Amino acid sequence: MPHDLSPLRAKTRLLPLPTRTITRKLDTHIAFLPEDKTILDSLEIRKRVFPKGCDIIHEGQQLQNAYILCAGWACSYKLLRNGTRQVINFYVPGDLIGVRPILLSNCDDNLCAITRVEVGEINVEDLFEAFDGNGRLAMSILWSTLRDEAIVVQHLVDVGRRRPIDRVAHFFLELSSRLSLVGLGTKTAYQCPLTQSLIADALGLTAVHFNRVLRQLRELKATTFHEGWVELIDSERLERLADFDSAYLQ
Amino acid sequence: MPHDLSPLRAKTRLLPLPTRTITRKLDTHIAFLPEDKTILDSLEIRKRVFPKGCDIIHEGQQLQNAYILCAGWACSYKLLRNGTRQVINFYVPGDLIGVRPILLSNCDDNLCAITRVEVGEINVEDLFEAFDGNGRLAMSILWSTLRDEAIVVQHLVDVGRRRPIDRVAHFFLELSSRLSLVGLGTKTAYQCPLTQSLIADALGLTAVHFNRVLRQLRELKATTFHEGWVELIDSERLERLADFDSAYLQ
DNA sequence: CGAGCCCTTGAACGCCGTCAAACTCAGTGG
DNA sequence: CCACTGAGTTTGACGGCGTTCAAGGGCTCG
Repeated sequence: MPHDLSPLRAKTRLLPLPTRTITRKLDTHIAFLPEDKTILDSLEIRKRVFPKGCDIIHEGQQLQNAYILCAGWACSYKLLRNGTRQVINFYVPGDLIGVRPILLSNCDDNLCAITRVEVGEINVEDLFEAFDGNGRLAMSILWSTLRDEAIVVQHLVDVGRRRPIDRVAHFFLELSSRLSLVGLGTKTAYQCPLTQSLIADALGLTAVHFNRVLRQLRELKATTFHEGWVELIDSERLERLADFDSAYLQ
Repeated sequence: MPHDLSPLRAKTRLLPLPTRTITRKLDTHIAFLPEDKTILDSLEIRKRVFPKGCDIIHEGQQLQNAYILCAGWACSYKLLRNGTRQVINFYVPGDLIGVRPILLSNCDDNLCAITRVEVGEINVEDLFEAFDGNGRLAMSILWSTLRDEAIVVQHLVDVGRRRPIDRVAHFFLELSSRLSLVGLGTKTAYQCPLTQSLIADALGLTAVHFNRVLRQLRELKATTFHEGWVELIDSERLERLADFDSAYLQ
């Protein structure tokens, strides 16, 4: 099946290159041919902005768009009837989000903009049409979702079998790696707009206890988290605590 | 790209229909055309048997095969340097396993046969070649991995934000649903060859405490787990405890 | 200036992990 | 046939860690 590259489509407003994050994201681990990139670059992607605190995807909503996160932070979470919340994952620029809710119609995830967020909105039918005749493209999306799954698996290991202090160490190291991969932050510090309560809900702790663990890490001179900045002071110690290996993030 | 249906390939030993579980699995949620099924049915699948306790995939091993589980139970897990183990997921007949370790080369999952296990071994290049010109097939695998991810996400919610008794209730209900979907077990009882220690390692509990929770559930006349059988006595109570909705399993 | 959110710290309770012991049962070998 | 072993289950005692409850401070907004 040939891909629709007709003038009509080509005329639709395409985003300028800096926001063509999707091609960069998917090109990471599958060896794309020039034609693959051409197909991706021809996808219509509309820029959208969500204000801080706004739900991008709301529980149970039927969806026909995926999003590529261009700027800002987001997170996916579930609300439980017992009044608690579990954060599934945080998303940083370059992440592809909303694929699961599209294919899994009964998915009760919420997706929330933590800061002001800029996304590229991708119509799902366009995306899947692009896959149809191109195995490498399909594989790249498969790869991307498997990587997301690997991250969730690590969170499960964190929450299930690591001491709180180790969890927190692991969490900050993971964020550091993910941000480095997209050129945000250095080896020793990065910006992090999350609240302690949000992180606690990701790590299966109470906000109070997370705060106490932070103090421990500060007193160990291992890491600090203050006013939206994370500083990794003693990375070696952190990695020992967390048993951290960034391989699963590539 | 035409699919290789040459006599040479057709002559290779194909499994008889009852073990052609792969077609049934992938046909579940994508509307397959007859030609899709033809392609799948023409895939060479070699039957393999693993004895109880045997590792199907070992940490860090480089893989070129995926497996469709035809009989028996398996589980994926991670070992931590602190000496603990986190079970990621259990697999029952009909489940497709090993896709993540194939694409994610640095995946340190282990996959273990809990009982004697019969699998169909699928060469990954054959599988991906089949995808290449057929979007529905590619999508079906994507769907399958997204469903797996949804299950892991539920486990994360379990471990992160549910009380132990609620976790256990949720766990038994999930297994019940998954087994029912493949015709194993009834609404009120099913066979379950897992040890208490294995389940505890999936739920982020100690074996001792899991055992105590089992007693609670027995005394509540909600469920029993004894000699390899799970009995759901008071499903309504269990569902209330667990806040269970089987939608994520389809 | 008050409201509300976030962070921080203290006090106290109780859940759940640790340690330990006893029991069942299957498998093995004398 | 029985002794021995090891894995799995069950139960008790105990203590510590993390939750809950509560109060106070800093900050941003309206």
